[in-house]
Amino acid sequence: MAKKEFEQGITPQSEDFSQWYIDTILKAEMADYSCVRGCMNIRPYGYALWENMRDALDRRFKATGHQNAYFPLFVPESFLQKEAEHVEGFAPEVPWVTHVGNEALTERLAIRPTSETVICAAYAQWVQSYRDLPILINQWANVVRWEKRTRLFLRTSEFLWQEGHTCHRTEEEAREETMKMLEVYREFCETELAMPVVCGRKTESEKFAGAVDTYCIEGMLADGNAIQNGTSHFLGQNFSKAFEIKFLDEDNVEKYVWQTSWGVTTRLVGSIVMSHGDDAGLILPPRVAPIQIVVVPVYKDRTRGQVLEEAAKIVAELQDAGLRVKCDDRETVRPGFKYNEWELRGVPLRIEIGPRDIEKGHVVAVRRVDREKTFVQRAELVARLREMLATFHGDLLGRARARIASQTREASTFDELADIVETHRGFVWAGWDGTAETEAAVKERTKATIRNIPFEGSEPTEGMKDVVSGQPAKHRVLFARAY
RNA sequence: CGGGGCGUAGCGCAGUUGGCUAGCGUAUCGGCUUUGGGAGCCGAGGGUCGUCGGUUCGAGUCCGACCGCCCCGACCA
Repeated sequence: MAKKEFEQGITPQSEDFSQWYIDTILKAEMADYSCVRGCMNIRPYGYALWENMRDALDRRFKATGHQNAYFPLFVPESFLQKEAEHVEGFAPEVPWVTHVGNEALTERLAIRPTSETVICAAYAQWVQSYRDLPILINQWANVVRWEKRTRLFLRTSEFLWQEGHTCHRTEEEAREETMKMLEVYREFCETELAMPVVCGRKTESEKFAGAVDTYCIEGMLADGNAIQNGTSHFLGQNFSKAFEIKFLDEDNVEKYVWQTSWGVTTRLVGSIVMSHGDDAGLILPPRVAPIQIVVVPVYKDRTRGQVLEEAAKIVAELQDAGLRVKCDDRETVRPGFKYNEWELRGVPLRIEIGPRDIEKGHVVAVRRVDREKTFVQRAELVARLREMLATFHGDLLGRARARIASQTREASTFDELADIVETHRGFVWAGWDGTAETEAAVKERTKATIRNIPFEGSEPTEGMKDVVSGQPAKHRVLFARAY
């Protein structure tokens, strides 16, 4: 256990980033460890953040023509085995239900690690004609993947996610869908979470078990490590052939559908924490923050009534304007304590209101990101705070972008790659001949993997060589250590 | 699952070569004074020392097994 800087405090990032992450999540009351091994309790504050993220995504799914549905938690063993690569990929982490009461089941049931198989079994029944296509469905659900080593939000045995599963008439349409949803994720991460990402294709060894192609959005955290923030898979006809999802096309020929699946998880919460937070705790992106503005009244006995009254008016005004605001009128703690607590919990803006402010007709607004104080006239309160929240979002995004820019380097030799990963972390561009041998060699020596083959910048430069083999590079790719 | 560390009040910790009634800080509760960056004083409550077993006149302390958590590896969103 790392030492705490002071009692009640959290470990500084520079001392131990992992411990900082754990301290922050526990103290901000986003989540804590469950009594159930490998699982966590998502506490109201953390869940409120997830709900806001979920709603923002759900709006985007609906806007792109998708509908929500729900499929069973249990997957009969025979379903799971229909797609060979798929079973093999998930087998080690699947828990099984074998008994009901004392009676053994005739067929054991997997607890879903993902729902491709159960959903495909349903789709096989639903699809007859090209007129039934496309099927554009999303599911919000929990899934279970038994992990050896867990970490709050980033890796727990059970987690929450969203999985989209679509069927299309043509390969082209399915490929378009795969890209469309990847773009939805990218835009969501930037617009709602202030997290810039690098879009690209996964290598053969990193792709989803059962997919033809896997694409991902890759983010970078404050410690320079990479994190996969979302994936979108082109499944081709792998599952439709295994599950007999066939339709009669316009030309009276029976064909297999083309499929996609795509998902993001509660891991994104961890990603937000490690992307924006600092030594004082969380910093939440305003668009999804459960509380965007906290109002702290400051008064003496004599002025208490007046100040509380004014604070209540401010809260009402901001609420009417659709802002998520909370008034911290607790009598048991003093203002300084409240400042620290709400900073720990990452609330983007704090309003301080005291007798002097009331006299002058303004409030004090303080930004979580740099503690900068501004006087805001009461008359322009709503407009100015809206503006400040927007600026705040922009600042977070800008900061994260600057980090990616400064933490992205280029290596032309294996030694250089290893050295950069060791001393700086971050993303490292390097030439790759397309072989799994190179990936394995790099991972062995540096613990870094190919995060993706980015859509932009992956054309090898003139005469570029693979960093390991020295063979001509097929792609210019991004290596990094990842969570 | 391998290597290391830790488990004592809600939280953070101390507890000497085994020895008296298990302590400190903080939080909690009551009272008074306070309130623009983690308030002060006075008083009170709170513990099967992770669990089970063993050694001993006597175990928080020694031994064994198990459980849990954290860190490092292998596997993964």
